[in-house]
Amino acid sequence: MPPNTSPAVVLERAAAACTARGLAFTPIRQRVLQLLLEHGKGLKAYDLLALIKAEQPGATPPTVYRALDFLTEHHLAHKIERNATFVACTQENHVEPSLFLVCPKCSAITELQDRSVMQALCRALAAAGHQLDNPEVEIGATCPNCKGS
Amino acid sequence: MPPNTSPAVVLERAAAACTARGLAFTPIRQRVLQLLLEHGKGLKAYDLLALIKAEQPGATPPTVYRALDFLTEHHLAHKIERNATFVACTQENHVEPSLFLVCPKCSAITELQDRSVMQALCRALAAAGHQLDNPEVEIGATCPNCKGS
DNA sequence: GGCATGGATGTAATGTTATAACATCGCCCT
DNA sequence: AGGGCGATGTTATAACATTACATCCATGCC
Repeated sequence: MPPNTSPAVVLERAAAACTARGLAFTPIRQRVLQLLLEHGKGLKAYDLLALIKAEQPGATPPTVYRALDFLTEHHLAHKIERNATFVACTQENHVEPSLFLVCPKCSAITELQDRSVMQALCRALAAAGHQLDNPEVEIGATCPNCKGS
Repeated sequence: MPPNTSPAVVLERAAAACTARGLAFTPIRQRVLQLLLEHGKGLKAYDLLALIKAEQPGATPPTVYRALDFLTEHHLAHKIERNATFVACTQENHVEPSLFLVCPKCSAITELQDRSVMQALCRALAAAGHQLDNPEVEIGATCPNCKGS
C-alpha cells in the first residue's frame, strides 16, 4: 500500500466492501466517510454535522451519528475516544489490531500496526487476567511535526 | 505495597504529598478523592456531583470539576478518557508510566505497571517519529470477572 | 490595625457531545 | 397490493464540561 492512499481509492474500497457484505453504502454514509478522508485528521461529530448541513440543511445530530455508527461498526472509520473525534480507516486489512497515535497538540491521528507491541501487550494483559477488548488502542503521542515545539 | 492499599492510607499519603509541595488539600478535594477511593471503580463527574450534593446542596459542576482538575494535575487521580470517568491513583510512586485497563462491561479500572510493554511501545513510537505524551495509557480490556460472560 | 494579593469556592449561564423516541419513506419480496 | 424492514427525518432531551464573574478568606506587608 502506498504511504498515502488517496480518498478516492479508499472510498472505492469501502463501497466494494459494503457490496460484498450486503451493506447499504448510502449517500450520507459515503459523504461522511469522504469528508473524514478529505479532512485527514480527526473530525468532531458536530464539525461534520456543520459540513453536512451546508449541503443538506435538514441534517441533525442523528444524521451524522448514525452514519458514524455504521462506519465504525464496519471498520471503515474509528472513533478516537480521548477527544471524541472520528477518523477514516486507511488500513486495507483490518484483522490486526492497530495503535492509534493521537497528537495532543494538533489532534493528528496516525494509525500504526506493530505486531511486537501488540504481543507484549496481550501477554501482559493475559498475565493480569484480562483480555484485549477492541482492536483499537489509543496512545497519546506527540507527532513528529509538534515534537519540536 | 499491599495488593489493596486502604483508602485511609492513600488519603494520608495524598495529604502528606500536598503538604510537602505546598498545595492546599482542601475539604472538597479530600472528599472527592475519598469518594473515588471508596467507590473503587471509575466514577463519572456527575455521579460524584450527586454524592457531593447530598452533603453540600450548593455544589454545582464546577465544584467537582475543579477538585478533579486539582487531583489529576497532581497525579492523585486519573481521568479515563474513553468513558469520561475518574479513578483515584493507588500507585505510590508515579514516575513510571502505567497502563490503565478499562473493562468495557463493568467499567472497572485496573492500574498496571509493565516495563517491557512500555519499552516496546516507546520503541515503536520512536520508530514512527512520535513521543509518548502522557504516562497514562488506556487499554480497553475485559476484566477477569466479566471475561466469562 | 488596614489593606492588597491571590488561591479557593460560589453561582449562573452556556457550550459541547450524544441519544431517545417516534414518524415516515422507499425498497424488496411475495 | 400489502407486509416487513432498514434508512432517514424530526423533535426533544440527556450527559458531560467550561466560561465568566462574584465572593470569601488566609497570608504577608505597610
